[in-house]
Amino acid sequence: MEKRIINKVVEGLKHLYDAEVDVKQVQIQKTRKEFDGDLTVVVFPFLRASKKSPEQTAEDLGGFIQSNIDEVIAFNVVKGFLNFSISSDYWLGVFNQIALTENYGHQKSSGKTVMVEYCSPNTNKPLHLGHLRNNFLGYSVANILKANGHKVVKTQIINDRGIHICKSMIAWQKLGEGETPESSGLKGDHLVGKYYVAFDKEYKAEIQELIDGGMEKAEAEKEAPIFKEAQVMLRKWEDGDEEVKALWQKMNTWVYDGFEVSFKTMGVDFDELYYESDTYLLGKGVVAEGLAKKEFYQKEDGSVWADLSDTKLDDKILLRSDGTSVYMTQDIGTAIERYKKHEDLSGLIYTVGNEQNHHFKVLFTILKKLGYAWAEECYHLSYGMIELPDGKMKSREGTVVDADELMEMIVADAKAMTQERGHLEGMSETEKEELYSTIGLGGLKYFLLKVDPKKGMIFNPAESIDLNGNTGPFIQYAHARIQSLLKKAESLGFSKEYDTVEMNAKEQELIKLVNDYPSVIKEAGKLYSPAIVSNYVFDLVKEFNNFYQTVDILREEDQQKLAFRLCLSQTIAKVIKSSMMLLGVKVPDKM
RNA sequence: GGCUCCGUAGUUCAACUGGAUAGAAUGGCAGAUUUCGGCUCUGCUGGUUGGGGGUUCGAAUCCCUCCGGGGUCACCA
Repeated sequence: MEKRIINKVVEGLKHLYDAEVDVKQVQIQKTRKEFDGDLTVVVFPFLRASKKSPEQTAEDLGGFIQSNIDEVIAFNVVKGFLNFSISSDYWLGVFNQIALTENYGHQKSSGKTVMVEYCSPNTNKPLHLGHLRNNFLGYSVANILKANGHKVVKTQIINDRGIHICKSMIAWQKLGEGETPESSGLKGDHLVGKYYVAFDKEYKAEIQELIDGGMEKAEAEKEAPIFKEAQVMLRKWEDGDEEVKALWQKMNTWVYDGFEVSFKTMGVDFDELYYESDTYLLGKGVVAEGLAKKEFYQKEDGSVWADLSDTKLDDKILLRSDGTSVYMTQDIGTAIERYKKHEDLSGLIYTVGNEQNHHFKVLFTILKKLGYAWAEECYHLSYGMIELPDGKMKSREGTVVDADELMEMIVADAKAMTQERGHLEGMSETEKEELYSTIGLGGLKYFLLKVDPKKGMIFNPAESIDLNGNTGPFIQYAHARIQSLLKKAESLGFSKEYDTVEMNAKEQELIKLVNDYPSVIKEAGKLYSPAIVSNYVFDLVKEFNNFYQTVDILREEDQQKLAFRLCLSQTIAKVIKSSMMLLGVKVPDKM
């Protein structure tokens, strides 16, 4: 319908004023609620062509379009805004079509493959609140891209080597007394994290000791014995020392087992894993090639740099003077590797916090410099930091929120809340437990995803599982209630078949919203933003609650209307469920 | 210091990417309903969009400047 109106606007301008206007100049939008009508055209851009006042231009154009499109039954003009009303028959037709559509809103296959990287943890400590936002975001964006018809490869690169791992290792070796996940009952990643903390404690104590002995702080930080031991261990690892490698392997395995449990709770998964220990040498060859092609330059000390002055970025080091690589080198190599491995790849999404905005800008610039055209398709899905209501989350100050603990806590809260007022009769214990986690984790996910990824946000755990407001459980509740309604209708023997029906304003409003769903999916895909989906589904639910409250369904006497309302409710439930699936949030039938 | 992102009701977030009188939620106040399933629904309250200037039919949105806050700029990862 939008397209038809746009075309008629162009035609009308030609007919009325003999003016040539490009289709792109026609702005069409949904009519705001406070005005009459369904669709609105802004006429200001055409004033030059019409040489008339905005009101007159709109009147002319409105008349032309009403008489040329049957479904346009009325128009009105407010200032320079031309509002059209579309017949309710048209909307009913739209709805009937939607009700029949399988997988409504999902786009046809694009033939494209997109890779989404998210999570990418270090293996020296457990996951925290920031990782939750990262995982939920990456997973949801992957779903959204699938709904846009793309093939998606979910991946993560595991940071399994480096000085930070050695810190945990050395501390465990010195203080661990052979402690294992089995012997301690600790989850593997938490056990390793415990020794990372132990390292830090010991390290600080040693620094203090050296300072007390009269050493400068900066020097003490380098000279602390435990730190030196970690460095020695890293060198041994790089030299392939068997004992070190074995310890490294053992502790990493503990961590992976722990992560696996966390991922399962979060409801995320991956198609392809990369390990930094395999990839950290990648990219050196490419840098050498780039140097030969004079894309990069070498300093006298032998270090290799990329000159980025033409893009207003500082020069970036790619190889140290001793020939070893830096993070950037590895990222260059890994990106190229991924494109080699997946011939049909056309997009690489990096879900990484906004503290690395600069890094990715540089990475993409260098890839372009090296002549990889696909660098244009790479995207840094950057997200802001999460703060807690009572202050910032800083690992240094020990206010990090552990992901496992948080999820456990929120599910426990959901349990308490649901037991108090839930409809749990007839559910088995396992079904109940599943429901608690659906509500708790659903609330958590929804809360973290409803905010524009780019922005920082304040996370309020209590609010996230509130049954009121813009929350996951509020939406889940609406879905459960519709299911209950449909079930009741079925048991009463009501039909969902109707021929034709006269709609009221609320029903028409709902159809218009449902009709937006496909464009919401497209928009969310284009902007890589689950927030667009959550805002949409919240609006839909609010509108439905309004309808549910004010319009009789099962008590309606007109069988046609009753059937239509059931069908409408059912379709809305489907859209709610589908939207929430895009966010990675389950919706229960009972709660 | 250079670069960069941000600043919107008391609070948490929106605003179709330059469109109408800046909207929701929450909080507070007043009411409706007591069921198809409860915390559902309606109304009221609340704003100099950080300040100032500019661009134009039109600015929260674009440009400049100042104020305030984050991030980044390592032969770290």
